Amino acid sequence: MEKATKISPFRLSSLLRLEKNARLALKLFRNPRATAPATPPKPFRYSARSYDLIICKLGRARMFAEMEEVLHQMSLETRFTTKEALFCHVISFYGRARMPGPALHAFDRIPSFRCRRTIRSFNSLLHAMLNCGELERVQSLWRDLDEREFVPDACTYNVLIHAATSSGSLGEAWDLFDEMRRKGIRPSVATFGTLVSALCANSKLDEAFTLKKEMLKLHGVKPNVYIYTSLIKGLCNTNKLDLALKLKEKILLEKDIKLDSAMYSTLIRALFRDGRKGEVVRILEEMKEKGIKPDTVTYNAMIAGFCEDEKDFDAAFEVLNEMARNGRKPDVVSYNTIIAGFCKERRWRHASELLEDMPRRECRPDVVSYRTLFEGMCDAGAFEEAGLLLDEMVFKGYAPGAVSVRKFVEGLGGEGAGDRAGPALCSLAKVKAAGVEVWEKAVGDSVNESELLEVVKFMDRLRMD
DNA sequence: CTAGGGTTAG
Repeated sequence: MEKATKISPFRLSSLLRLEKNARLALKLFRNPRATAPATPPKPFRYSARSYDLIICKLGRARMFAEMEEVLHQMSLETRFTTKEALFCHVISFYGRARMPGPALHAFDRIPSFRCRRTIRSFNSLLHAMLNCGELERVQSLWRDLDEREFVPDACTYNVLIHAATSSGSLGEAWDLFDEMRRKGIRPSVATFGTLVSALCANSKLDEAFTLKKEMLKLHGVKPNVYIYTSLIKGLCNTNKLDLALKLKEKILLEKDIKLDSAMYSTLIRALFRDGRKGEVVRILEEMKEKGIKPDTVTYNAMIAGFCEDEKDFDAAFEVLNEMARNGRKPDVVSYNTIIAGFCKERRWRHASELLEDMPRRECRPDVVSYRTLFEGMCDAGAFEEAGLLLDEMVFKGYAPGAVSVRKFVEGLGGEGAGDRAGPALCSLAKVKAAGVEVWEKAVGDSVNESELLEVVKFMDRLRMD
């Protein structure tokens, strides 16, 4: 009987690998002996591999409390030491979830697992801060870096260059590029990817194409599909869709470059924008011929096309169905796109319905979902509903965008919205969504005395921040 | 998934 229920550490690893659902995987991990809780325990000897698997599963599922618990359990293990790579993952998970504090904390604790930190985990941390939008943090980490402890590598510079471009400073990016070469660190294809992408995003197509040539001639680095996708997007955004399509044809002839769904997603979005929906079918066929499956982003590009350009919401919903048929789960972008489309057409009730339906569709609305609908309601003059939505989003910890806050406050100032304005302003204050000027304009006669006091208190706090 | 591309919002 015992042999039927006993699971070896090795077997646990394979089971964990197969279990897609993080919650179930955790259950499995915590109770590896399938039955007989009565048979007591010598402690189960978890393998390092099992820890890797469960921690990464939990991190991907953003079950951070559980992930930390398992990390702690692992720290008590003496039979093996943890690889730095696992901490790199953990730091990235926090970065992707925009949790800079925990990311830093994870980095700080690596030595307590008897694991030596290298430039790799430092790079992970740097990148996590970039993902969190903490650009000044990226700067300070870089400034305070002790190069005797961590020797910067190409990856370090790639993150720094990315940070520079995303703060809009191409000049700084080039300085870093020069600096790394002075130090004898060879730029990688990722370095050029970042630079080409930034040039394209700034409509500097000529420079982008020049750099593409130089990377091979001067630096011996071959352009890959990432580089080409940036270039194609750059062409699309400067009204050169036909050139973009030609470039795609040229790449098809290149032996060692494999096109992928990202490149096709770019083209599909651009075709819709140019009113060339008819050609999308051909593109989809081409993908099929090449064995490239549309992914969620590809479908989202079509949804955006149908909503923004074609105003064909039935078709957009049909794409959702198509995704279901092909086993691609619509994500928050899929829904946000439709919500935005409805709002642009002033059909905020439809947008609202969809947002309410998202949980049933197993997708949690995010800050963009709420901001989009909130602004849509304000634009349509539906301030009462906007106020209700505001309460809900504040409750969830989401702040509306600055522009819609202004619209909202101005809208409330209109015909005798007195009773609604006060509570709504308090909500805004709670998430500090409005600047001081907005308050001073807004706090007229529409707020009663106790509410005024509340708002003034919040204003003081705003001033101090 | 230590670094680069593609879809939404601002």
